Amino acid sequence: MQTKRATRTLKEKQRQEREELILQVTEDVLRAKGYHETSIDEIATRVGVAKGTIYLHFPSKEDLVVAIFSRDIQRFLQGVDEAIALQTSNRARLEAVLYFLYSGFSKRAQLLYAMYNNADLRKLFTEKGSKLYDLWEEFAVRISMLLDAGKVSGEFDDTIPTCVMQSAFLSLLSPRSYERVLLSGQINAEELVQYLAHIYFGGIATHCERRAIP
Amino acid sequence: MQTKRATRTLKEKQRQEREELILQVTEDVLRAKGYHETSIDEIATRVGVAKGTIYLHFPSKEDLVVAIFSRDIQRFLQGVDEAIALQTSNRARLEAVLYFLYSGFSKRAQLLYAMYNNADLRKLFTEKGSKLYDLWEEFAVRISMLLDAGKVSGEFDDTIPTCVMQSAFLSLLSPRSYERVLLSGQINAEELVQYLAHIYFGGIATHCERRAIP
Amino acid sequence: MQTKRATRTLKEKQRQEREELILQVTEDVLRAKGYHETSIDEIATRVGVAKGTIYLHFPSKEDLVVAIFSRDIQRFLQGVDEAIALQTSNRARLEAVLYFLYSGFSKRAQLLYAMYNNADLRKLFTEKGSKLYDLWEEFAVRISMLLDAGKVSGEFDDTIPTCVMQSAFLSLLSPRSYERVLLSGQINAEELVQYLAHIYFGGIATHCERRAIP
Amino acid sequence: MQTKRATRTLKEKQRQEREELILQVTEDVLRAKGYHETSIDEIATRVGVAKGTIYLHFPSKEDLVVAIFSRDIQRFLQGVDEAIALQTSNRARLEAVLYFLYSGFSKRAQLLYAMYNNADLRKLFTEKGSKLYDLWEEFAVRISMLLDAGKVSGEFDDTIPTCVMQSAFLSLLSPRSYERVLLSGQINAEELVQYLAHIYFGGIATHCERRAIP
DNA sequence: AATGAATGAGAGTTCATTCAT
DNA sequence: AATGAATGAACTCTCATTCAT
Repeated sequence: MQTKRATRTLKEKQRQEREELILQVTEDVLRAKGYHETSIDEIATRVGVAKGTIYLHFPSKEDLVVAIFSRDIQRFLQGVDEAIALQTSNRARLEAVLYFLYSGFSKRAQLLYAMYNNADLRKLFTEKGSKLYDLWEEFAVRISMLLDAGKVSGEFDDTIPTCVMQSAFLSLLSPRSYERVLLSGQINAEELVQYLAHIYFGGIATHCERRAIP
Repeated sequence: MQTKRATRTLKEKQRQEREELILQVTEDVLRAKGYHETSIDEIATRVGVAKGTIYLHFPSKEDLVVAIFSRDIQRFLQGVDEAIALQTSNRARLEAVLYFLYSGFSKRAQLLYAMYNNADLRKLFTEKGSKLYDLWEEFAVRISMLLDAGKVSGEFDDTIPTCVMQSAFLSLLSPRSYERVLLSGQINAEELVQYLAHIYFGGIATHCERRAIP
Repeated sequence: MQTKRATRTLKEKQRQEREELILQVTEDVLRAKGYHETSIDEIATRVGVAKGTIYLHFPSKEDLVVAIFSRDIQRFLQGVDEAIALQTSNRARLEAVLYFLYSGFSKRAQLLYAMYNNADLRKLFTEKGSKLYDLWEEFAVRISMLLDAGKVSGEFDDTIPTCVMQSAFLSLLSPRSYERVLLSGQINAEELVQYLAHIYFGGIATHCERRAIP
Repeated sequence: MQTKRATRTLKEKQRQEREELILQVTEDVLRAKGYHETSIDEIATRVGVAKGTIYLHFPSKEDLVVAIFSRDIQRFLQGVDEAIALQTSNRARLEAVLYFLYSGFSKRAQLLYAMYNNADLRKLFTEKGSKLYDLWEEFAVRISMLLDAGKVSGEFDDTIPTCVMQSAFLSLLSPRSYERVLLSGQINAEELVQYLAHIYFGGIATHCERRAIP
């Protein structure tokens, strides 16, 4: 009995490891090639399993992609929450979000943005009731709340509608635009974040002095 | 003779009208569905012609899409140039670019961004020597030059690298993020632009006072 | 009235000239590219008329090709008849046929053979009742008759079935095989014919002792 | 383990059988209809599989056809070599080649010739570096060598250029011309070969006085 | 009579998905 | 559970033919 349960647990573990590997590989290929240029065949080959095996884990290509984004957004949310928790001011919290995104998470965020902006896949994100829609919304609400809190505390300019501030903030996150900058090597992620924060907060802060850029 | 010439002119006109219609319809479908979900069959049906007719105007699906983007970027560049010419300060010029984009051009720009960010199609834009690459580059350079000029004139903060300022500006243009804001109806394009400019320039201006938001 | 008739005649003449030009051009393209790689579009362009005009002369691509072959075989037959008429012995007559083929007619014959051997087009030649079938048959019969006459006159070996001799003769005509030889430049058409006749008649002539056919 | 290996072997065997079937069917359809009139759809239907299955075995229609020809030429070469090895005189060797071709190989050779003479497909054979070009060349060289050897040994007339003799020999092989003869039923393959050899060698053998070539 | 834009059937090819092993 | 051969719908693109002008 115990052996059986142990076996089951072992198998379950192996199963999860494989699933994780599939997600990982798919993410890489997706980032490199985009959704339609990525074939199940290639994923299977790279993972080292047969095509059919992919379908034992995910009922369709679309589901596989949703699983990746879902996982990524969740991780992102968690990271964001942790980053926020360590800060006291709302500005610092938003800066922490920026920083979290660009340091280490940028690869995933880049994929996320690429797919989010890809009309082919927009339905995945915008169909109400879809898991991704809800998760994304949750993240957007977090930002809104920080902005509103900042307005109340006097940190942010309350003459600007929160929704605009939110959109501008989300725009700044879009890593595609900064790809070239980072790839050029003239600047690293940490510096980039500081500059972006500088630009963003210099604008929305009610007073003028800013943190010095080292 | 005159009849013949007139006929030729008429036919040519009809031809151009149809070509315009194809471009228009494709643009719409592309925006709604993305590149891979858009089939030549659907375009033809929507335009009201046979599949083969599309190929009388464009040698391939890719060429059709490039034609759309090429036209759009060119129009955009032209509009941007006109908008710039009317202004005297570099800040006003960049604001004019923003305004031009959001007032009436947003639909096309949205498509442009969606495709530009789509990994599947990146090659269209990033293959050196491609028409689109050059046009896009031209636009990016315009922005850089305005920023540099503004630094020289003392309008903009010269402690921030131009490339970052450029990327942040281009990010702000990304209309996808503002789609929701505009669609919500709480705010119109003109107001949106003013707020965005406010955010952007509040950050990069060397001094602190800003234009009041009405 | 007379003017009208004259006009009609002139037009008719122009029409025939154009038809001749279409045939000529098609023949060239056909030889260079083969049937399926030749498009009506290309023919029209080369002739310098619109696609539709081709169809005023020939009801279909197939009919156009049949017209070419039909004309060629008829000319060939005529040339063969003339060549035969000048000779007295049956051997000399067959040699004259060979010679006629290779000197000046080889281009057309080459096309003819290429098409005849092309399975895609075989139906054109082998459908009983088709014009081409009949014409081809007529030519084959001419050869047979010369061979039979030669057997009767003692010129040719009557232990070999005429049909085999006929096939072997037709094989020798196949210009495709000799293309390389002629193109190599080591040998010209006239010499080639003499060698081929040498080979062919050396074999079928009665004056030569050979292995007995069991 | 053994089961697994056995399974693999079984599957491999089935795979090869199917591939063989595809080749066989395609060969038949090709002979009957020619390259362009043969569609993958028809092949698939005749084989009794879906269209996609064909592409599991051959990456393109052209590759499929090349595979057929390649296989056929290789088998042909092998058969020719075996036939040659059993003979002592060069004449006997060439006769053996003829015989080998007409007894049982004629169907394939017929296809080969039909395709070889088809301008549409000439590129398959004549593109330098193509597998088919090399194989075909190998065969042609075999014949040349036998002819040259025969000249040296005194069997063949050395006043006739080898290249002409080679072309004439290859012409004789062209089974299209003899199709009618064989199909008429008056004569069988074996007899036909003997007659053809009779014709061919009667001409090139030295023991026979002939007209001098000027 | 001449045009050439329009047609649409049909081609080769791809790939997400299924299912017998 | 894992496989990968098989499927077939859907795709892009071609071109002989038609017909309004």
